[in-house]
Amino acid sequence: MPELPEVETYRRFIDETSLYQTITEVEVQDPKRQLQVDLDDFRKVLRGNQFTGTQRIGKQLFLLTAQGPIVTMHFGMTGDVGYYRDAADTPRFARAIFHFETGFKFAFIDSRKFGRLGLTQSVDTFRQQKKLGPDALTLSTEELTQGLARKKSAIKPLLLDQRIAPGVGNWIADEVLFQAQLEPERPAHTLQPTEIDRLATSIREVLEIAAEAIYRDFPSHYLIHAREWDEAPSSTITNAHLNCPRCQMLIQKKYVGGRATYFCPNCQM
DNA sequence: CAGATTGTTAGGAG
DNA sequence: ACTCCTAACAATCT
Repeated sequence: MPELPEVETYRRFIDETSLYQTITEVEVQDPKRQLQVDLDDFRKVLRGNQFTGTQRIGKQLFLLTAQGPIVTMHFGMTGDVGYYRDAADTPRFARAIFHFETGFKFAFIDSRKFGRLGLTQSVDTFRQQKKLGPDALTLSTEELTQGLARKKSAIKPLLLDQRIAPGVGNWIADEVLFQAQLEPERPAHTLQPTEIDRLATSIREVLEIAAEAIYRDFPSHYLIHAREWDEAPSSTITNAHLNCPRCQMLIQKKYVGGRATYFCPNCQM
């Protein structure tokens, strides 16, 4: 489930643990699937090299190295990071392991193997190739207006489009639309300037709060509390509902753009 | 245990 | 050539 706030947490974790140690070896469990360059090339670039810093655009992470090439890292749906010394502490589902000469290891953990590792020469080149938009955390109303221009499809799938607002994922998109009081299926081209402004503000606010909050500590007016029942250990009912924190109406669930979408039919228009 | 889940993208339709 | 939409991908958890 890593969305922008978690990837930012991973970035800081790497900054705090894994910089300026010489890499001695790299293991990749399933390079054919998860490594976008040849494994031998990847090793050649990294052995004897060091990580020197990190950058993030949306959910995409970049690990800068002393010798120039940059490791790209995307966490897919289940990616995580780990740092340890003893082989016995190797995290379950460690899919790539970077060994340092200090004896410590950095692990790219990813149970479902949707994450990707690769190399690029520059963050800017990569950004252009992937057509990544301006990071959602600092997305301005003007940038969002530009991104949505002439788009006829439903607003929610557009929020998930990394060319428009990289960093917004499925539950954050629902939260953003709830806070902005916009219906997930509203065609983008019907949004008024004031609504786009509201939307841009909500994107920044939700991401800022998500960056700090532990999941269960989100403000009580947040929709996330209405989707947590789904994952609540005690719940066995699949179509239970919680009430809208704003108007108390039952929160609805439907599929928009093929993704589970929670919304309040009364508050969001 | 069948079904839901998650982000991204290939490919098809229009 | 472009936009839009669906489904596939892996693996786990419920």
